[in-house]
Amino acid sequence: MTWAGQRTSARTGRRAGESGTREAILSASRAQFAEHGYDGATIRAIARAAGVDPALVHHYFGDKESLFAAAMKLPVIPSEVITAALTQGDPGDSLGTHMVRTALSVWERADVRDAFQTMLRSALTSDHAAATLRQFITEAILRPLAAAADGGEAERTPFRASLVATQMLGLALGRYVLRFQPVVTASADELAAAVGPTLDRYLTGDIDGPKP
Amino acid sequence: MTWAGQRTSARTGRRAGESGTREAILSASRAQFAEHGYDGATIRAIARAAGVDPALVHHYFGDKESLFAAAMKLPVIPSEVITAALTQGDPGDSLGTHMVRTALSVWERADVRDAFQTMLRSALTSDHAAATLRQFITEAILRPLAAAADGGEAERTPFRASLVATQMLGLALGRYVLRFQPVVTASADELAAAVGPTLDRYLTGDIDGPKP
DNA sequence: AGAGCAATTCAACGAGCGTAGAATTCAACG
DNA sequence: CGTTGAATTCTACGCTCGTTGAATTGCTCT
Repeated sequence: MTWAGQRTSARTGRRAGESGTREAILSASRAQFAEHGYDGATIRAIARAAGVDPALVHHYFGDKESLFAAAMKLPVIPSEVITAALTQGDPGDSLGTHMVRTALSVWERADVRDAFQTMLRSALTSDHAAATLRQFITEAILRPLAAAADGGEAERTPFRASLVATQMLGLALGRYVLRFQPVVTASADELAAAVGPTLDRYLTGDIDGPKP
Repeated sequence: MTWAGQRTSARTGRRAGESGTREAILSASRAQFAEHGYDGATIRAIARAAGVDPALVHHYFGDKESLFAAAMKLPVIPSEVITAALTQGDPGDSLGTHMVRTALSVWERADVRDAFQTMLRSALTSDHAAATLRQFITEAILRPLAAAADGGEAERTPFRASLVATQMLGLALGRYVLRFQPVVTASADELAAAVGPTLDRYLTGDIDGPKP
């Protein structure tokens, strides 16, 4: 009885070869967090997607919050990317047009899109995640943006930068999350031509109406 | 034993007078759905906020989905409001400026803001709610908008209308959900002056870039 | 006064969740 | 070959959730 046929059902215990399980869990958690938000994503579903026992998730990363932090660690595009996108403009493109083009190409990267959707979805459900996203927008986007928006009066630059943020957020929301037409199928060139001048005006144009 | 002192602890059973419990549950559910989205809001929390047993929620409305439908029934602002807002423009205001002003004043209404946040929060978490919101945007917003956007070529009007939608969504998202400064504290006049011309250009202006 | 119905709560079910600890298998190193 | 430690699964606890059925109380009508 004690020895009997283990050959077929040897399930528990260590596997042969390099398994890369840790990265599988990380990748699965990114997808799940992006799809369902922090609360909606379950450790059990993540483990199921990674083909792994839920307890293993616990073994590698501590609790759910630590896993979330680990999953968001890489894809957090640092502000240097944004700053670089602002500084090196292609000739013929205005600053706003170039920003739209750069943002669209960055958003097409799967990991970035996942991270973005995760942040948005989580932010709209939990207050903690909302604060995180707000801080990220403020520090990583609004600040370098404000540096580029020198419309003369320095005290209006936060307002100018936040206007840009609203347009970019709405664009990302419509194209990647809500997915309504024809924003989804429009080409990057179309969107850049349409939205770019808006950003230009927000950054350096007249935003005070007809009567000064 | 059987009769003993009920006087102090008479808790179960019908209450005296008109209780208005049904509406209390509805109101509480609207607030909870707005705050936490469909999945995040729990029937138990709704009942707790209404000062009521969870089973009573079930007694009035069937299951959770029916309660959600009932809660969203009233606050769905019909498209006639949007159409009216588009037709009657104050003199001196452009169409886009007037749209921003109207939208902001409508969004200030508590029930509308709750419904809007509920839709957004739920849409970003569950696919079903996302489809609902997408349809609502398409039918109730993009369609009357497309009627107002006659920029000459009729085939571009969907694109024009959806550009308007991205800007308005982003504005609402920043001001009411993510709440980042200074969009939150800006006055309606400031926002109308800043964003209105964007909508004007999206609706009737040149959106094809410098090289035709 | 009594019957019937509406409002309300209590107690409990089954499921899914996050988490914890023990048990098992394999690789690596002595 | 024996020991040690990492990888993996199993089992289980306690919690919250949506939902259900029975019990209790009060209003209303005859």
